[in-house]
Amino acid sequence: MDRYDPSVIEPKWQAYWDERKTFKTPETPRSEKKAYILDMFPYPSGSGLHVGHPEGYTATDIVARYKRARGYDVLHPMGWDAFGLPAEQHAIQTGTHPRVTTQENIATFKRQLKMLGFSYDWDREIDTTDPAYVRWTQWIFLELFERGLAYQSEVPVNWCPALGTVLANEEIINGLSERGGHPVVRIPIRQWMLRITEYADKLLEGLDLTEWPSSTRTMQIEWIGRSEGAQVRFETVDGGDSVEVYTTRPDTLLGCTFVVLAPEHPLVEKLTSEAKRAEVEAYVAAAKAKSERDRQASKEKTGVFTGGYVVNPVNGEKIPVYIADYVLAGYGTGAIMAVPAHDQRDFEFAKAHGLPIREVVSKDGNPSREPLEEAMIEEGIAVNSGPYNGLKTAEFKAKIIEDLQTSGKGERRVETKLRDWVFSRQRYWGEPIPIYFPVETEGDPRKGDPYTIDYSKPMPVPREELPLELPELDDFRPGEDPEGVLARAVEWRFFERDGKFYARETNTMPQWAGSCWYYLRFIDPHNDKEPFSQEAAKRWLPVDLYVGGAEHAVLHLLYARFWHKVLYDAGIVPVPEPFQKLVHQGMILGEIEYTAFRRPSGELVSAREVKSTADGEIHEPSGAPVTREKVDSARAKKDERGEWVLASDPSIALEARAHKMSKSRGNVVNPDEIVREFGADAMRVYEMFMGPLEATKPWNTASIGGVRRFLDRAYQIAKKSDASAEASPELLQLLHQTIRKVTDDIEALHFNTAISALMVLSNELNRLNAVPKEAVSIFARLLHPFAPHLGEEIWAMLGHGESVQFADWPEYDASLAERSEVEIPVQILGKVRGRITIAKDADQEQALARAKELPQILSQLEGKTIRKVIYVPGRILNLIVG
RNA sequence: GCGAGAGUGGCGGAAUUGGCAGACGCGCCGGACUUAGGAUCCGGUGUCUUCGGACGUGCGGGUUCAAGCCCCGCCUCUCGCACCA
Repeated sequence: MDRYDPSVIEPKWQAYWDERKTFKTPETPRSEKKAYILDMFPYPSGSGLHVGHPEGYTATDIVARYKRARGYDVLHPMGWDAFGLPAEQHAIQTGTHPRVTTQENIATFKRQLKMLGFSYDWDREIDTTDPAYVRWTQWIFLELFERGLAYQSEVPVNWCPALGTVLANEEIINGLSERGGHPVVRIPIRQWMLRITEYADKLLEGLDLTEWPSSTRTMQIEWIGRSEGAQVRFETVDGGDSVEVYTTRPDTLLGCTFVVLAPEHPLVEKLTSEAKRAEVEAYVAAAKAKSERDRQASKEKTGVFTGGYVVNPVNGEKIPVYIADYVLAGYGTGAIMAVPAHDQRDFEFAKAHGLPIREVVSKDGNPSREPLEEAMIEEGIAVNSGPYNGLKTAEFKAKIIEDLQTSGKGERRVETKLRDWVFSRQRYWGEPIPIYFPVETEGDPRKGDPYTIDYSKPMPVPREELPLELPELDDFRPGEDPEGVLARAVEWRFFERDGKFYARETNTMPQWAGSCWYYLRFIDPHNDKEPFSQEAAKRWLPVDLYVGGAEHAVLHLLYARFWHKVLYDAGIVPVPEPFQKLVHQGMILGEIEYTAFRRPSGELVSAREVKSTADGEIHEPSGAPVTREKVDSARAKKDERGEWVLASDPSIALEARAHKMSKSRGNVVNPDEIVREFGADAMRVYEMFMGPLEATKPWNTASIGGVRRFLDRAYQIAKKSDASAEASPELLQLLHQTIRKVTDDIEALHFNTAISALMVLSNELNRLNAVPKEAVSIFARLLHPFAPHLGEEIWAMLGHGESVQFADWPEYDASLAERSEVEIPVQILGKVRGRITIAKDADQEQALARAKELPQILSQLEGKTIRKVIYVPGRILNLIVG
């Protein structure tokens, strides 16, 4: 072959790898060193791979190939997170079974991944919808159930009867479903819950054991939202009931001037006086009608007085009770003690409703002279607090909790924002929850006879009966029954045993379930005795490198850690944390776009004058709406202020930015087309060359040409390989510097600079008419993790019979990589005036002597004296003159 | 509003962490080879310049012999959170 032709060599090597099983995970340990390198497995959507997928996959593939070359036992698997709504929606619309759609989509994804030459061990492929996998997902659910971590609860959900489904808050607009505009009601539905809150502390502490991005750690910490405080009882004035409040500032108890209940609080009705009843009921009804979102949208402190009073447990003071929707029913106890002097929200409410503000903490221990203008939320020293005066906040907290506990009026309490996990879906395409219930019936419920299911007695499906498979259905539409789609499969749902009828759970698991433990199945994917063996777990866990999108920073990563910790406590996994090092690849945006704005009158307006409002974008001075218009980059230029403007009319500023890829914007890049035009290696190298892995970066198809030219050159270099040619000292040095740079950069996941080092080397090698074979050999081995097909091809051209994957990673010789002589700049007063070439470890005198040989330095020194010499060997010589 | 990250040529980005700003690539300009070029190869390319040099890493200050990097104060963008008591 004369020219580099990826369309020929890429399929050739892919077939070679497949046949030889080049990337098969070693069954028995061959090495002391192991590396479990994992991608977040994809949901195989109908639209196939987009260019964002291969970014992370290429990064892990480079590391996997590099680690194998370094003698590690590498586990690098891939699979499919294949349950999920889109396939079910498709089934509802077309009648095609979700399994069929899913299998087709998987085939497409797999073809595309193979096309890119990733070194997965395909023998370990996982499909979460495979009954052999579902079996163990259900098995783990039973593990949770038996540990009391899975329970049923009536949870208020957004139920849309017309769609027959539960909607997320985001899917509701003004009380109507986003799709279709159907009414949505909040009704309690029986749901399976997982007690993740019980693991809140362990989930927090475990973060310290991992090497994760600090942003992700912070997000998890905030999501869990742990706070320490006290639960305090305020008895009603008649003593019949008490309002429990949660506070993180029990030290401000004496500054409490009112108590506020959430509108949904169970005591609202009891506390409301007759005189206030109508007003309160109206407020409660209005609050209920608003969606969660709308309620949180307004920060205005609305609320009404109930007419009821409670008693301050410390000083016996009578305190009015309000209801307000700034108090959330779902957090703490759904009731607060309001301390307007030291809580901004309470302060605003007090101001709005004319309630007293009593200062009980101050910076210096003296009450303020002026009324507070805003809440003083910081800690300080107690004032106006009787016997507690003078205590520092922390001391006060400890003391008062002790006192409350003694008097039986309160106790210490830890609260989290994290809620228990609603684990059931009223859907078809998910894992059936392996639980059944007793049924009361006179006849046979399968024949339509009346029945009652006793949901209070859940029973686990025996493990030997797993997997509990989904029934075959023709109609996947959600029905009116909130028990879910499966409730219609009566033959599946009901069964008779020992003369009694039982009903299976008809809820299915959420999509998260399969992804909660897939990394555990990969270590032993064909085991039919247990989810995975203990030996495999000891050998491979934890995952050493986990790469995936930041959109999973909280939910997937928190849920998977939760399951992992349960299994750890059960003694089933040997390490406390599943993912040792985590990296999020950045998003790849579409190509940069220049946009002009046009008024309806036809004239263009400057982007500076365009503001986006709720009703769209408008031209601010005139208030007229504007439309966007794409401008070719050739018609745009940058003006003196550094602003992008229309070349033909610089008064018209343009918007210049890259947008997220989306179908509607029409800027989606298809990997198939890129591979067809430039080759898989070029696509891989380009994606790694774009910039740092973690950065968000715009796509630019033109730039792939540069990468392709680099690969072309690499091929030409290989053709010039000459066993009799010898490397010059300069080349030898460059070779060893490149080995060092590429090795260090791969370890640090700095692929963009590793590639640039390879380009520098290739530029040098390409200058030669005969390239020393040893240089080509090193080059091929350094290149192959990035461009594996070409790496193999060049390796074969050098006469090797085995895959380059089995070749040793080149080692660099530090003494060869270092220069003995370096060129350093000579500065006068911090400005570069010349350069000298000098021994790396030359002393100051030598350096100064050499500098004085330079005419441009001498002329600068004329008539001046050197006051100070700063010399950093190998770096700089700076002369301070005066 | 709060939190995190970022801002460097026309563009993507480098810069051993305080030591030559702009590696590498795209684009652009010029040249070679060509019937041809959206192919290939070679050279140039931060801005201004009186060709000595001056200026230059979002803006304004500061520390230092020396600042893209450290400190103080702002601006802009991206992401996350958003009444959590």
